[in-house]
Amino acid sequence: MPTSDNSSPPVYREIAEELRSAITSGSLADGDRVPGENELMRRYGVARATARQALSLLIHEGVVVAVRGSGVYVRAFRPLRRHGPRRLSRELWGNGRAIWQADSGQRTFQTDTVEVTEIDAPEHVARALSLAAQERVFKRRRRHLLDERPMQLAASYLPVELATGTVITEPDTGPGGVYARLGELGYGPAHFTEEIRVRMPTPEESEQLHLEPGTPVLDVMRTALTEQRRPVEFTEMTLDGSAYVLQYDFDA
Amino acid sequence: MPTSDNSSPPVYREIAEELRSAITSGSLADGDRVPGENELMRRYGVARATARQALSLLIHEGVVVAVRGSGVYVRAFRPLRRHGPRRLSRELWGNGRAIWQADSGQRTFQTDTVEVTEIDAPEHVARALSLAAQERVFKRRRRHLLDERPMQLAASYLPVELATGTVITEPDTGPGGVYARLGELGYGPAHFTEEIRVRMPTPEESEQLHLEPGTPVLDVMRTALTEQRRPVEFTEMTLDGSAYVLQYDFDA
DNA sequence: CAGTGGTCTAGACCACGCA
DNA sequence: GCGTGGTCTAGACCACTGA
Repeated sequence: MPTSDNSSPPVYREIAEELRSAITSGSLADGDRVPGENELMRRYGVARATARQALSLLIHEGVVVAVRGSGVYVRAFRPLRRHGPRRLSRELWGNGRAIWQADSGQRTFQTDTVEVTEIDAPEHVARALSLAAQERVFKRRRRHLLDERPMQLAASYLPVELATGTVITEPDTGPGGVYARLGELGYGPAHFTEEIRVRMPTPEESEQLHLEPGTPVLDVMRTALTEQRRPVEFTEMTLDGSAYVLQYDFDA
Repeated sequence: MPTSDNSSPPVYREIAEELRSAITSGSLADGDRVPGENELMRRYGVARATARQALSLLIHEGVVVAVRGSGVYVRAFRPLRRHGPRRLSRELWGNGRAIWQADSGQRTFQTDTVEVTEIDAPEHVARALSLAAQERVFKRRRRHLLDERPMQLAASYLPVELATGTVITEPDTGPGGVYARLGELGYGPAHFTEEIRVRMPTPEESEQLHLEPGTPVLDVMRTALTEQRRPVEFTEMTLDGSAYVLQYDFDA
């Protein structure tokens, strides 16, 4: 019985390993078809569940995608580049020093489901904006699409006393967006702090971002501060991890 | 037969959903035991494979961990904070504005498996350092531990002509590390650029970082440049995604 | 309509933990 | 030594793709 004798990996891991190295070695390229369940059953003489387990491993590692009724395919990574401090990055940019090649060319950006509400500040938002717990804030929620594909969910929060009665409470905030409007009100952001963490998505996020299994998301939390370091806006973004490379440039 | 009638989710997803909401609602707290396979079989009247599939989903989402011979438990998230431009961040720091609380207090950092070799520059390294392909570079490989726990794999690359004959080629580079030594040689880093992406780990990385299933990793690629914007060092780091929060501060 | 992946059942043996 | 999760088999029906 080939369960697993002493200290040798289980069968499904060995099958996965062979497929994985075929992919990393390049003998299977991006988009290529990978041997499916039936093929693996034949080739290795295993039950269907075992073949599926091997494929499941690769799917959860994000190296392949399964398409119902069609087959299993090698997955590509073609990210969009997101700059932190953009102004600084351009000068560094021309030298061809990028590690991951980002998609370029003309692409269409869209934003859908803009929604503005006034709510009690959640605890972490109150902390970020230096507000008392439960103080009222405006919340602006939206989803960003690139070439029709959703890649980012975002929600911004602003203290009510800054936003009330301004265009900030409207879905469309006009040229330059919220930051430009804050500037006109004398609260122009001068400093930013961003916190990044990684995790696997919730099922809701998977659905809204059309994520393949095995795709992590990035949480980016940005606080915008005035020259006097008063926090005026807080944004939490959830990014499709397979769609982004984040770039930050700074000085010693 | 409850396979899945029109447009209702499969059984294992519904089981997972119930467990997930018990966790997010707080009725199951960090470290609490989650109903295991046998319990789910009884409670929902499903086969073992179906109960396992539900748990597998949660495991791959990173919300629970399975411990062989013991049970399934709610997973905690206690990150370490990693600052990009540290100097700037300190002033922002005291205000209690952090979104995720980072572990503080005395913790022990260690580095093991330091390994220095001279190799042909891989393609992406050559690009980062503005070298011709295959030029020789020194590679410094290491693993960083926090409280005995591995959390980061790192490899740095330096052009041979900068490092040859210096302490940079030794395992221990002395106080201030490689950057201090580069400074003494007249190549002190003044600018940095970091590129970040997310992905699921390879099995080797899972093993070296002791990663639970459902834990993504962060790839951080940093290039250090002199005042004249000459690239002098390139570092690629792979971080345990469950162990880190990255922080970047910058000005408008 | 043949082939693919998705869900589900019923059963087996194993390695490990913990009391 | 019982209960836990880990691996594996054999077989069923389903939903979907694509020629």
